[in-house]
Amino acid sequence: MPVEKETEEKIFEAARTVFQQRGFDGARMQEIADIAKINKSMLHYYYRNKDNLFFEVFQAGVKKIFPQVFEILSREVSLIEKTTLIVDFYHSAFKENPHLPSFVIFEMNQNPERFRAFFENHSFEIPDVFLRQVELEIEAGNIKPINPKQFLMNIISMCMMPLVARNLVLSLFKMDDEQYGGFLEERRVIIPDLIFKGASTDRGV
Amino acid sequence: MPVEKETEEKIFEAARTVFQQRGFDGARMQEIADIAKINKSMLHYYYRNKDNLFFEVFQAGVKKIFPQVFEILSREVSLIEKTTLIVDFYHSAFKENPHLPSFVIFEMNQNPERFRAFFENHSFEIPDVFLRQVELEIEAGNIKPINPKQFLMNIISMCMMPLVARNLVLSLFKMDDEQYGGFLEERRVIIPDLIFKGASTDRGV
DNA sequence: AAGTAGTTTAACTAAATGGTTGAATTGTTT
DNA sequence: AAACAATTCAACCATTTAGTTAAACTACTT
Repeated sequence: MPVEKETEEKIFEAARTVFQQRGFDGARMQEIADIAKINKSMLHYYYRNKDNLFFEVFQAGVKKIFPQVFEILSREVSLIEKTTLIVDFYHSAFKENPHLPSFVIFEMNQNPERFRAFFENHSFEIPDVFLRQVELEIEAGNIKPINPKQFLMNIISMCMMPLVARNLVLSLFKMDDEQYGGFLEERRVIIPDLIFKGASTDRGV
Repeated sequence: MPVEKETEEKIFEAARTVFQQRGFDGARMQEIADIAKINKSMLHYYYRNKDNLFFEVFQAGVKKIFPQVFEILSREVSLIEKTTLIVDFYHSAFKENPHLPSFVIFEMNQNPERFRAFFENHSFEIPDVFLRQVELEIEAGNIKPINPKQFLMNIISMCMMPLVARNLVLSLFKMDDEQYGGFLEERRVIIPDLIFKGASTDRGV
């Protein structure tokens, strides 16, 4: 048997699962070790301590999302196409990592100072080309005047909220997993539609 | 000195603060006692154990929000008025309890089974009158066909997401507290506007 | 095959944490 | 003021948990 070079990776994967599901405080080093099927000491051998291991997981989570969203925002396509692309991205990205969004949000609220620096270092900047694009569309009279950040916030809110609040939605709307899946699927059409056309017909409300 | 009848209440208030800020796993009974300025044993005297105390706090948090939202949804006013009322309610309710929304969401994702029963017992039902109202407005041709639950989800998403993800918004948009406050304020107009009229002018995008 | 560096393990430690106990104190009733 | 119940407290306990250590094992180099 060769020394499975994957040990470090097995640890990381297990840590990702446990941290995202339980949060920093709820995560147990022993559970991570058990899931990775290695001795607990290996965690410290490879990652020194819990803080460190957590931060690797957190960092990887953030890096999996933001750069891709920003890349989409930077493309040379119309606003409405970008909206659709982002909606699709969110819905597929979090299908694989259902706990990721609430994990990031909760941990950031928990310990804001800790991540302020991280975000500044990595300069996750909203692409300038997107901000200007919104302004151009406004000037051209294609969309109503709006702060581009609000425009983006609207899209992200509509996408993320049902994912972040998954169990709240299940309880309130009395859905099972299948109905929830269908509910999300419906939103891939609803969201771009609302963002660009609103709920009203020309007769008004 | 009389026996401050408030002891139980002081404990509850301290527990609310600590649990909402740190979550169940991050909360320390000793910290709650310190903030309440009482002996740690009092926590157990009045609330038996951590689980119990937590549940009281969680329950109170949920009961502070949902009944009021449902009450608004049940009123005999137009859909657009309801929307504005809900937006206003969310923005003022969470100004006082900034951690409440992410607290409830995180804990529900953490331990879904635990709260499933609670939600079923308390029958937080989306008012029928609201669901029918949406359908009536659709039939009358005032709003475009939409699943009423999606309609509600849209409003709640637009309201809650910026509140839940407060520190993410601060980091990504590089805002200070004041700018964030202004950003939220702007949304009180933007949200009903988007829900009912969308971003497009009649020239389209 | 001997030596060496990297890897893995079981056993251990120190600190923290939720919870308990029994005595002391306070307030109320008679 | 004596008796009694409710409340408060300091000291304590059992368990859990992150982290350490030193020995054992593996694979590679010479």
